[in-house]
Amino acid sequence: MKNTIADLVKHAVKTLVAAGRLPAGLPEPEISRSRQEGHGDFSTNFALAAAKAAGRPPRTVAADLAAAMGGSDLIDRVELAGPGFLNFFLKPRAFQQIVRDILAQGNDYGRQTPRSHKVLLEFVSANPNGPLHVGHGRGAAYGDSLGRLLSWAGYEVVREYYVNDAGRQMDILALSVWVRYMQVRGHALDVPENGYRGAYVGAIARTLADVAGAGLERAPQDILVAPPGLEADVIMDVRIERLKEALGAHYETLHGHGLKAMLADIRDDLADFGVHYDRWYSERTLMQSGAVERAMERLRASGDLYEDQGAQWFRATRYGDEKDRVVVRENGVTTYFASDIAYHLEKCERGFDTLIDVWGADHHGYVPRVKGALAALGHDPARLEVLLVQFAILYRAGVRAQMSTRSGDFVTLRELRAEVGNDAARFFYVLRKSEQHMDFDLDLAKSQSNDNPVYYVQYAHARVCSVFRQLAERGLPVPDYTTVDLEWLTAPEEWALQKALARFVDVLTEAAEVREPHQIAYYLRDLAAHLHAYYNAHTFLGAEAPLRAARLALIAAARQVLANGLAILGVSAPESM
RNA sequence: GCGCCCGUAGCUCAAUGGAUAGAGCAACGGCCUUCUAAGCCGUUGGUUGCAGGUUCGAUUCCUGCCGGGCGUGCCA
Repeated sequence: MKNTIADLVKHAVKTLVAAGRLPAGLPEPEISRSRQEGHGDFSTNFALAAAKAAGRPPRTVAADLAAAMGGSDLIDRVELAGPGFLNFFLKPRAFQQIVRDILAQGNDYGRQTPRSHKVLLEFVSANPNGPLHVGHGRGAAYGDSLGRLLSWAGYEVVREYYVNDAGRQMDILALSVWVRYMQVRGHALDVPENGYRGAYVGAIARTLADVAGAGLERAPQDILVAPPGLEADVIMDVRIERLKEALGAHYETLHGHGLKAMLADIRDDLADFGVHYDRWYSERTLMQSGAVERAMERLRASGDLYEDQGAQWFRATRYGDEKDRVVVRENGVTTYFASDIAYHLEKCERGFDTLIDVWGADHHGYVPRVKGALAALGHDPARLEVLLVQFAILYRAGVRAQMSTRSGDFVTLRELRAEVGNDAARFFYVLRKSEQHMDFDLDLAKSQSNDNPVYYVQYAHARVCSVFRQLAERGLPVPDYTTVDLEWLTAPEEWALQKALARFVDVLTEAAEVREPHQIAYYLRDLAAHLHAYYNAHTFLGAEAPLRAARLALIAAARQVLANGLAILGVSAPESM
């Protein structure tokens, strides 16, 4: 709808330029939705923006523009206001057409025509060394909603989860599982302080004991050594090395068991949350395929790699990073960053127009080096959009809760979902702008109270469903939406509801553009408010036939847009509550 | 120290550089003989952290302070 108005204004500007009333080369006119009733439905500040270039006062430019607008079957009238705004008042017919479109297109209303723009969306990608916690939940809800939103906006979206199944953190998990396994087998060992201590480690150990029997038992004193004078991290490395030596080929059994168990857990958790991926991309597979070496070779060839202190460094400072970064350690092992370079190179080569990474805000310092690597490899770093999701700070009983995977002291996403429900959790998460720090009040979220805005929106949907159930019970006919006369809709609440419906596509398009699914959530709340106000002010079934038909068409349209909007957020639209 | 994010009503948060900064919760007062009261209507609530600057116009952009979060690994 906004675009339609924009086209009319652009045409008028073109006419004025051709007539010599305005200079050429003016900025594109911008159309915005009026916030206030008295300012019409849309407005443009074009005259204010063009006044200087035109060398005339804004109001005279605006008057010219208004005169050049000509007639339209959408616009009722144009008013010149304030310092030079042009306000457009639309005809009822414009909104009635929206209602008809919604009812005709149903579940697809709002879906934009495909635009042949391929997006690779990577999100969550949490290390598989523990269950997802509520912090990951925010990334999951945001990333998934963004994916759905982009699809609705016409983008071709591929969703990916990058699995960090190589590296030290996974070795630490393996060691932690092994210790618990030994406990299961009757050995009295303590879990190392800097190992993973959560209860899930014990669960993995028990299933490991079931399949491996005594096969992985080794003398603890050979492995859990504690050489004096070494830092905890170094001791951990020594122990991992000892464990690998002691287990030999069986280490893979241990490592693989932990990995498989965690991945399955994460995958199920996300699936239950309504989050699905097209591909789970394994870092180990990437390394084994030689892609990492190939990427390093290309950097070496372009002179972006150098050796220092026995390690290989990527010359990140050449591309705006604050320091150079190690890609191959002194011991010859590539770093996580090296894998990530290869992964992002591979993403580029798969032919996506845009790469979107959703990261936790703690990784923000990582952005320049990845973009730098892409630049070094001859790809435009602007193709990579890194969207940072700020931490959710948890409060339990008014006290800030700790979030540590290591200690196992955290609230899992699964726990949250069980207590709050998927719908409330998703809506709650996505109600905040991603880069906004978020206070997550667990007691409030878990309280199942009416404070949670998701019920407000869902209730609006359920209410309309209820009206249609009553309609059937009273033996009244469902109106034919193709012939219904919407001119009967004249009440202020009806007018307001139609206008709210007309905003949907504009909101969707804009939200996708700026990667902000929260705009959908706020829109839905606003739409629901109009529906509730309407519901309370008028009866639908009690009205005379033609008016009843028109009203039913309107609320049916509202129900449809509520359902479609909720679908974008991955939230259900219940028929009764 | 340096870098990134944030600072808006008592609380949690919105607001493509636009006109009188908005919701929810909390507080207060009304509305169920009628399609679901998980709802509606109304009232109260603000120096947009502070100080400058750019602009016809700044919550929004720039600079400097203040406060909070995160980062600043040959961890991932």
